[in-house]
Amino acid sequence: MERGAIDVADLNGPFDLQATVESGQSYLWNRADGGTYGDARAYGGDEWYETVVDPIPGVTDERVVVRVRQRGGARDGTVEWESTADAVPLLTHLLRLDDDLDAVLDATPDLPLLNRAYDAYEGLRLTRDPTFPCLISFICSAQMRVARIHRMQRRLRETYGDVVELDGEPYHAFPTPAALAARTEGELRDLSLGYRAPYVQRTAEMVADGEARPEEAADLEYEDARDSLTRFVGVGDKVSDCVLLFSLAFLEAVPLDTWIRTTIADYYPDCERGSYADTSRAIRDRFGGEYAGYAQTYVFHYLRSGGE
DNA sequence: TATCCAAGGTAAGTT
DNA sequence: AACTTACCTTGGATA
Repeated sequence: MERGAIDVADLNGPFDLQATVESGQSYLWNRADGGTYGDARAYGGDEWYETVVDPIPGVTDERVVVRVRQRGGARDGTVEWESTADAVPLLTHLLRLDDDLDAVLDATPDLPLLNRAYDAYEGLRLTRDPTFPCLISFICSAQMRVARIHRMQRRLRETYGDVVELDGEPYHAFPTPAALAARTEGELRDLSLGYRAPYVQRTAEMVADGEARPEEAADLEYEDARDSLTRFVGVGDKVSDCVLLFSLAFLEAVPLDTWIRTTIADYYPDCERGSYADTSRAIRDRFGGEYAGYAQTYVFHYLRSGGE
């Protein structure tokens, strides 16, 4: 086992591990105390988070188990890790530790709601989730609460994911496309996926058969990329935007979920334009364009956690 | 205890 | 292209 630590002070801007992992953008981490996302009351403050990551070109050539926790604050704390390999490049990639968060804030419009959200969760960063697990996670997110989406992904991992060890302890990788494609709708319904079960199976089949690769969207212009991902079953504009923002580095994407739609109605009613594409464009401009997705994620987490 | 309702929407069918 | 409606499941609110 390898161990190490990253000083937050060495990053460009603050970092808050819990806010980043539990803000509803990634469902691929387990908290070591077994707590589900959004269960902040039970959070000890420096709990370990654990995940298994399949090879990512340019980041890691092997499947890696990584555990991570943060001690101290969002500006002066330390990020400790244990892993089957050197986890610094991987954590930098997954948690966007290479973003200049102070620069993102500087580029964000001076709007009262955004200011409150940024102040409330200083150090929240976007993620770069592995694409296939991210796609499945957000197909499962339809009409679902954050804690339950997390529970579904955990059950998928524990039921159909490969076991990988770290220091003698077992961890579950996310199921491969082939592993999910081989399941029946009924088997997936048994994991409480409900009507999403056939969507997950058929999308996994498309990826496993090589009919379409979600990663290819990364090479397209933003709105073309959004259209491209909707070819997968169970993926509409909103889920597509989530995958673009949380996995494929389209930081301008603003997923129009129920929270953001309420926000638009309450704070920026002039941005409501009828269609998804037009409303999306309007709120994206209001949130500053290039990093509008950062603003969306702060607002989502802030409102959902009870701010206002 | 029973019933209702909303939860980070999408697909399929209808105008 | 815009507008309905059905869809699994569950935790929390209401009666």
